[in-house]
Amino acid sequence: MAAERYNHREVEPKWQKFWTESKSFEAKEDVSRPKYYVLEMFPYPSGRIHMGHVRNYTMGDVIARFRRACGYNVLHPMGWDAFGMPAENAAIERGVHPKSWTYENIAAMRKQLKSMGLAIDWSREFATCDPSYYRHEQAMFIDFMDANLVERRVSLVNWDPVDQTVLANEQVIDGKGWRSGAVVEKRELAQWFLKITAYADELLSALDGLDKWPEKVRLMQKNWIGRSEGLRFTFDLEDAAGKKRDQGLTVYTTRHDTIFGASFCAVSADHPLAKEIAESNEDVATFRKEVAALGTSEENIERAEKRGCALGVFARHPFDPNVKLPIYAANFVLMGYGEGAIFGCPAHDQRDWDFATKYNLPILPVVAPRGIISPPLGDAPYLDKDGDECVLVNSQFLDGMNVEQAKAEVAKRMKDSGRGEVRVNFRLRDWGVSRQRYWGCPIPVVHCKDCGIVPVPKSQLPVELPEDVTFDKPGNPLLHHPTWKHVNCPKCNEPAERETDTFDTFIDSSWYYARFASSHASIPVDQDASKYWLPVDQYIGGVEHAILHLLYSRFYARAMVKTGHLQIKEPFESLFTQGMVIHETFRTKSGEWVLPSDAVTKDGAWVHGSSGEPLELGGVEKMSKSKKNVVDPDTIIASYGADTARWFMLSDTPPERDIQWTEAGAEGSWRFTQKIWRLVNDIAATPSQSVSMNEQGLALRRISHRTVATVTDDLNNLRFNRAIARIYELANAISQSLQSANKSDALDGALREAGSFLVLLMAPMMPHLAEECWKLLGHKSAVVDGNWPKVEAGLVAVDEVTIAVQINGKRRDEMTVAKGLDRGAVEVAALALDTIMRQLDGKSVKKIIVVPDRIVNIVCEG
RNA sequence: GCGGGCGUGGCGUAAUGGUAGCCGCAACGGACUUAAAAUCCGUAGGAAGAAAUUCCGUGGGGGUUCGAAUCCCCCCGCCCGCACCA
Repeated sequence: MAAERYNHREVEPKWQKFWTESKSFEAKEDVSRPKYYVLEMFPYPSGRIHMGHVRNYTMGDVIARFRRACGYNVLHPMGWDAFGMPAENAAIERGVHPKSWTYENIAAMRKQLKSMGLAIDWSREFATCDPSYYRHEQAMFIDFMDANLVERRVSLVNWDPVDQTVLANEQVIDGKGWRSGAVVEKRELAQWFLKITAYADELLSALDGLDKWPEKVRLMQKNWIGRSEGLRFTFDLEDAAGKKRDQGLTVYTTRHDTIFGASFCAVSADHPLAKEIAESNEDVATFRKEVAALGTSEENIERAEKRGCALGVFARHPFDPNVKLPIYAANFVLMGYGEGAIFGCPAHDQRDWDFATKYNLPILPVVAPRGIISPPLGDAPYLDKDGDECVLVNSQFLDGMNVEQAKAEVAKRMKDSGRGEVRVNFRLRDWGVSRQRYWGCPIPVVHCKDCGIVPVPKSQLPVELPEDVTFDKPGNPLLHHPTWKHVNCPKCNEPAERETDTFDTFIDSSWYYARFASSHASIPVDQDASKYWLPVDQYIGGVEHAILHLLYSRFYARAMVKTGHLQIKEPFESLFTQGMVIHETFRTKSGEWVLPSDAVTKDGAWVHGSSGEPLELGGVEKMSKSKKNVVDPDTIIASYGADTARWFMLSDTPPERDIQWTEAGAEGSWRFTQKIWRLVNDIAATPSQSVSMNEQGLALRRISHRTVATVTDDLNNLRFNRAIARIYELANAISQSLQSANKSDALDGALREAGSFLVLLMAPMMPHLAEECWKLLGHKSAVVDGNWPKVEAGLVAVDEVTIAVQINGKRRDEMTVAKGLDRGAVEVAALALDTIMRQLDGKSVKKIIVVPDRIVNIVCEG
């Protein structure tokens, strides 16, 4: 009976080889079966997988294997988000070419992922830096141009003067370039934009249909899109002498009801009016420079005091010729939102209040609680505005109206006078996709001095990246390349220049899921394949992509539909955002981080294993190299096996929460693999296939079948931790039965069934162990080709229930009765219990609540 | 500032209106062993009690209900997202 210890080092590679050779996971379109497309967010090939990858891909793998066992035709692909700056940094710092760096990393990580035993269709693998991928990206960009989804325009960007490149906002830290440390400048550059704002309304309203997305993510997208309904209107302007200017000032507001409370106007420092006046006004010019110098970091913007500079021009109040509002350039007005100009109503807006207080501007209350004539202004603005509880005052024809009515009236009068109209505004900006980088997809256009911008003809795609580039000087290597950019215009054939910017890598990841449907097609997406496989049924990834990647992908799907490449409404039917992997950190008294493996307990305190130096706990944090609390998946897989790592990642903690890696927990998972191996060995050694059944065997069968039912339900709902708790219970029940004193043929039959179920249920989580156990139980077929166990209704049905008996809501006793026993009988039985009679002690029963099969509550006095 | 989430044994957690603490980790006692590991059996929220049993207990306070970890209101604490968006 004594089984050999389960040896994952032999077993895991053996079954991986088997799955590969039998092409177990290669997916083919098959209309006769329901399809299921499960996808985890594909990795950036940094060089090594980390525990976060292990968790992410394990979850997806469990779903893929489970759905497959349930009869679905499953697509579970893998690829590489392979363009981006780390590859260029490696080139600059270590002299390796981005291409070789990337493909070597891919090879290393592919090997690691394969060692996890993932049920992936590797035949569909691609990297976004493959010309065979990005050629289609280029072709679609040209389609997008034709469909009027692309714009080239000048915009303000973060410019790193040392590295000579544009930086994303995230790459600007405290106003300095994250790599060079140089103070970032704002520059106006011609950039390519995708018109995501054209879909702002649609992207917002369609969120309601994404009922299988986390509420949190939908909310984040909603806030990001930031729809607001307001009024855009134009003030007439006059100069200091009272002379009317030709140009008016157009502003945007959502509080047009407060127009009679206006005491000033403010424009962004970058507003055309401010620029114009700066030409003849030193103060304004200086102010503009100061605002520009403030930098772009959020921290600076947040801390900056509200400041302004009078422009010396005035706005005429649209409804009151006696009122003239001074106009300021102000640092808190954003050029990118609305019109870059506002009117200020200090009595009812915090920012306007701050500004008016500083510059001694009038504060005119115009909204007050109903019935109160003098609005309650202490040292703060009055911000209530909803409902009928507050009304307009001091506002001529608006007096007495509530806020909504006043807005409608102002909007009507503005419209009638041709001064303005109601307008919906979005916070969402168009997507700037130009990057002055080498390692990205070349933007397939040519600049011709005669023909202007000319798309590269599709027959000439892909526009491939040149390989002979150098990284010895700052800036874009494509720009410095001696010949690459010099081409003839595709239209007039005269000398012209290629676009040297490349795409934002978020474009690459915005449609990769669709490419997986037909990875090798000669067009971006094969129609039959995409109609069969798309949308993705289950998408899994980190919540850090809640906005950018997921919003871009939703937009891209719509753009691809418009250009005839796709026929779906949304790319990801169901979204799951998993938590991070966290780990304890340790540090010395001087604050240096120490590897957890170097920390040992001595006399109840943590000390450094070799030096003996005392250590303090630094808190449980996301695994990061800087805090030295990373655990290398290779090490774990080598010592415990992939199954153990997978099992641990799913145990105990709900998948959406952060999971703490602990050595003890990993050992616990490892012990469980050994326990299963022992149990299955013992079961395999039982002789009988008997169908006879005794009481004990029946009890075990009930447990087996109920476990199948609950685990199935849990896996359908991604409740891996609960499924695992139930599998532990089944294993414990098997263990009990095996040690039972009165073992019999009858019990052996139930044991064999329980063992088979145990193996099949844990197979999605621990696939290698499952195959080995399955074979040991004498099965000829592989688990991967088999079916999910079926429950027998009769064994899952309950005929007796234990119900609690309460007195006044407190549990006093319990009793076991036949399922479905009627109320009257339950009442009688409950009142007859010794404990209950004693507790009631002659008190009069007021009423009895009976919840069938659950609980009896006897309500009595006292 | 605005929006969202969370708070349960020593720890991760389960129970989403119906017996609070399933399952796991750590711990303790015992068996086996020359010994250790592994394994197996057992104990385990707090308090009182020899025990039966009783009382208390899901961050704090209040409410709804026959019954609340769960629903509602207020407060405290922690976490996340957005942030001068007019």
